[in-house]
Amino acid sequence: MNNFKNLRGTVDLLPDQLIKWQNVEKIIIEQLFRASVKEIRTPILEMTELFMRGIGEGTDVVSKEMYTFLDRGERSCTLRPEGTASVVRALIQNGVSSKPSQKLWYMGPMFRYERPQAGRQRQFHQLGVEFVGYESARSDIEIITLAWDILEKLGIKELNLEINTLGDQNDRSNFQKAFLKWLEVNKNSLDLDSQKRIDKNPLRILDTKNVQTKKILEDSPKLVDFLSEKSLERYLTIKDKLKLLKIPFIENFNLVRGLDYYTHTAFEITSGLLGSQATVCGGGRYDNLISQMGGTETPAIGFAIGLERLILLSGKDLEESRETDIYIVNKGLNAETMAMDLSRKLRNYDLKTELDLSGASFSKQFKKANKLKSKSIIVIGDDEALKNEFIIRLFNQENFENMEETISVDDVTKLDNWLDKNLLLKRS
RNA sequence: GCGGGCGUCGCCAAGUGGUUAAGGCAGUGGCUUGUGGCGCCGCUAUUCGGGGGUUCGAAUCCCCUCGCUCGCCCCA
Repeated sequence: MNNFKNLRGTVDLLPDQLIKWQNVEKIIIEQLFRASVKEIRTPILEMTELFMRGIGEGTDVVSKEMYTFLDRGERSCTLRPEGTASVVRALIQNGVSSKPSQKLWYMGPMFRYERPQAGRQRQFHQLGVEFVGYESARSDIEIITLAWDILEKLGIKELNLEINTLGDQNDRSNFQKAFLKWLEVNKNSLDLDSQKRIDKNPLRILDTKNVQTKKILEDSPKLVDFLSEKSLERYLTIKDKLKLLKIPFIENFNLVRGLDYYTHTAFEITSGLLGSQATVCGGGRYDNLISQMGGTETPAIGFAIGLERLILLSGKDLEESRETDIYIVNKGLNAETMAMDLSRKLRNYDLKTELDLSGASFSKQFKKANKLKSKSIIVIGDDEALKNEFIIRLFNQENFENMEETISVDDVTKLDNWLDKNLLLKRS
């Protein structure tokens, strides 16, 4: 077998699977539209520097997971590992300060070079939403509820919302000092991975999965205790409002998330049904990112939903495709021309039609129509073509002796009536 | 990058040293050239992910390699 194969960690989505994808995407996009969130599309490819600066060089994503290569002009390019940096770049480039606040969404492929496993691929898809220019605690709540409602609209159950606050830069550096002191003292009790992180990214030690380290961390300084009054108040408001809106959440002081740009609110939505990669949605506030990247000081908050994981969680009801309404059986030279003509006309209706192109025997074409569970068929042979008419027949599975009718090609009214009576009306 | 499990047809599989590699689904041709569910009869892997070795004999045993998969790390 030396046939070509797809690259590791990439997948082909075949027609049957795409039915579910399309249904899920449709529900999401409609929901975003109703919330007046507008779409933005940015290139999949960006200069490497954008992600190094935006996401942070110390992060795992940047230090070991990027698809980076030199183009023919020797420029270092990277396939985007996430969407926020690109959106921010696009906004700065197009003059964010001159525009009012905006609510944006994007959807598309992202790339991270990791070992694939359940719910993780090298090319995967994200839906992202970014509220740019919004500073109030209410925008945090709005973002969280938006994510929550999308998941609910898709009928996904058994979700856990976890929230935390990382404070502002000042809060965080105060905490970090205290935390580092504590880490020095307790260094030897930590697991090896965590020890390595002390220099590289101490905050991340907080969300270790190592059971022992977790236990020891219970006695470590807590970030909440280092929050300024303003930061704390903001955090309390968010918790209160979530309660009022009846969105269940758990506080997780160890939730720090892997990207450097977060401030204040950080949140994650997980599902126990996903295996070890449990996060469906992750997000948070990034008030400093835009200015860090050269824009004017602009607060912002956003989240990203992993579409593959979303698809795994979505119900079977979204997998069903619409049935064929009319299958057009045709054979013979004149008949074939007439069938093509008729099939084009039928596309002016809200119908799903299929024109048989096989030229096979009538018997075969009927079998095909039956296999497709077509609701009705049109039959055109040379006999009909000669008289400029066609036979249309209901074709459901239970009733075998279906009524059929002969209609002249020019008799639009009669066709309309038949479709109304037998197909169009039935659906509503 | 590191562990565990697994690779027999498009899919699901039986076979665990004896040479014609079961079976089912799907596909396809026919019974039935203009008429559909069911049924019946054909066809569909010179080969068991690939390479090497052991043996009279290998899908079956050994070595290497590739791939898939689950987990660690981290994330969506």
